[in-house]
Amino acid sequence: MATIHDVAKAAGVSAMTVSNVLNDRPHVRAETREKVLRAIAELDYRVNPAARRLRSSRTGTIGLAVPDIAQPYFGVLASHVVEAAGRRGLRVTVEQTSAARDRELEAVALSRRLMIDGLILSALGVSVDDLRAIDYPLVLVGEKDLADELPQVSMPNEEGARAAVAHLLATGSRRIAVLGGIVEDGGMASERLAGYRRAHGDAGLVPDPALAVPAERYGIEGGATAAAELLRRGAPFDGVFCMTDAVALGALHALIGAGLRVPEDVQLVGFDDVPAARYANPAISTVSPDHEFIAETAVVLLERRIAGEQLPAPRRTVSPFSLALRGTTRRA
Amino acid sequence: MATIHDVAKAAGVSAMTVSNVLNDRPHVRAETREKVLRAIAELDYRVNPAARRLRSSRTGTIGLAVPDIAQPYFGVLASHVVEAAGRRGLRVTVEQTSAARDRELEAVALSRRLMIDGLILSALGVSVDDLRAIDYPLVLVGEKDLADELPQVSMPNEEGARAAVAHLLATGSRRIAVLGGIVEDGGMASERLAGYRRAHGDAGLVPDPALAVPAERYGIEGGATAAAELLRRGAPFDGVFCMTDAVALGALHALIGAGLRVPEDVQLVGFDDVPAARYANPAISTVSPDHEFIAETAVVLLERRIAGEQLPAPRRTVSPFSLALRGTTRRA
DNA sequence: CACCTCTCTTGTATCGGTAAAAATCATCAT
DNA sequence: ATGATGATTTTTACCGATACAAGAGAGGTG
Repeated sequence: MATIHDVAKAAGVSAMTVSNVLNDRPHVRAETREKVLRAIAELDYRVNPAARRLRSSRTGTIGLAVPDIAQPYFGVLASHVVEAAGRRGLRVTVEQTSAARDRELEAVALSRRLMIDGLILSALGVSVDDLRAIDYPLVLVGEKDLADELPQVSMPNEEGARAAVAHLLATGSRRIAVLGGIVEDGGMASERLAGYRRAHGDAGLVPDPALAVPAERYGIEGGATAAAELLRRGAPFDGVFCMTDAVALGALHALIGAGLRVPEDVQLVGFDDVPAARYANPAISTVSPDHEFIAETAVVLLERRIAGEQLPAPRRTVSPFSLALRGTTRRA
Repeated sequence: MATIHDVAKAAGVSAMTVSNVLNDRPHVRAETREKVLRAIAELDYRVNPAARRLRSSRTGTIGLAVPDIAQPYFGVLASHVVEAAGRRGLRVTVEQTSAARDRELEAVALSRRLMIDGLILSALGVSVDDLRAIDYPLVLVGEKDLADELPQVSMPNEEGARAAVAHLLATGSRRIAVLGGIVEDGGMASERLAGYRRAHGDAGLVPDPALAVPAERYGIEGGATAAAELLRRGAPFDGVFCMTDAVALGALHALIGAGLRVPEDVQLVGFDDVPAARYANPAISTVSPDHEFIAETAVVLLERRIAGEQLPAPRRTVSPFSLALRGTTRRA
């Protein structure tokens, strides 16, 4: 495979000039550039990222660390990130963290040494303290609010949850369960829960704590389990707000399995708008954030940080959203 | 960040000896190894993959090229590949090809230059001819049968489809539609279709061609569209074999939306066993290949190829499978 | 015409590892 | 004691790119 020196020889210039052309540096005569480009095309030359990285940093690869790429939401996110990065000539390496703090930290630590220029981290386990010291291009997506310290693109957690629950209330539900939150310090769940509470507050209602059922994970299994637990408790309910669509999918399955009619007996809404939600039976109504916006914004922010730019406050960007009303809710 | 030379100095040996320790090469005295390891730990030294790659190839990163990681099956596959690779100290870079031949070829071509030691390719678009000349560690997964040329880990396409359709026949279906195949040269669809035909043949039946509805993609949308088309045709049917679970999810939605009862009026089976299938309503019966086996095998094969080993024939490894019988089929 | 400036181009050193060959050392047979 | 043998370690060079500093031309100026 051709090296920069082969190109230089073919074009009758020095390797450095080829490098200058490759990196769009000024002070290269148009005619020289032409010659070089022709030689590059002729030899089908590609830069060797290892060599470039060794000398200058910059590999053209970014990292994406998510809890589990098999989960629909992260698959969708990853897909958009890969595409957005691709449009900018970047490739993406995926890490899976299982939402565990140490694995998230490991991903961050490794990145510094890895062939990676920066990292997009879907942070669930780490805390602000863990990340404060990181001197490394890092952009957070979704989940926890750590935006005081680092640039972050997040979901419209509170606002979206509020809108969803408000819709349930507007269509007649009065006892609305909330499923799937591991409610803790400033996490996604607590923000969505805040939206749930605010919707109630706005309507002059106070939700029954017996209707809040946490779940280990935000996955389908967790949703099914949480719904089963809700049924077991025996507290009456006529609406369910699920922290994620995956939870909603599992919960819907469990509720229908228990003989409840959705949406006649129980309305249900999810959050995330993954493809499967649209094709559930009935189709799941959900908060639909703009996944492409999130991915695109995260990549752009990361690119700017890699370029050394200090991002101006406010550092938190919230995705726009819409309410996708489908078969698990009644018409207003 | 510490370099190999810092470690060498700290341990009082040469850089080369440190390198020998790092790479588990023979002829290093136990005592020396100790000293070096202590120095490594003390300085928290990590090899710089760029430098290693530049000199010797080997980056510790492999590529995974799939059509679209947002599709549940590929998300599951990617998740297992990332884990299997992680167990061996390898990282994974994901490419998306949209199942397009040129993007698949691009992924292969790039790999050679990328910071990647080898590539696992989920080939849909490329042909044997495209890949014949590739002199590069490459392992194929699923889909097309190209195993004459390259090592491949594939789904139990024909056998699984046969078993699934045989079950439909055994439980009373007589007019079984097949949804979602882009039937072409030796592709996955034609293998699964062969299984469908063989099940019919074994039962002394001949399937009605009017019941075969192709689909552009194997996604959820494609399944919904294909099912709609099937209904439009008006040919009676009492069973549906879907090429993938994604197709099954979409089809199930469309069929139920049209007022059919599943499984009473129509039985339905999918293929892949993605998580969402289990939690559909009713839960989708499906052919369940061993995803972990596929990922693990692909990574192991790739690792051996990277090590320079010539893999012995037979080069095609087929995943074991089971039939996951759930709510969309009747009891035998 | 000498001298300066500005643009364009090129040597040289270097990033952090590893391959290959050479050097050192301990052990042992002669 | 001498050379041979094999184990262990070091020296040297280089992978392919880029940073930096310095060189070469072209045009302008006094």
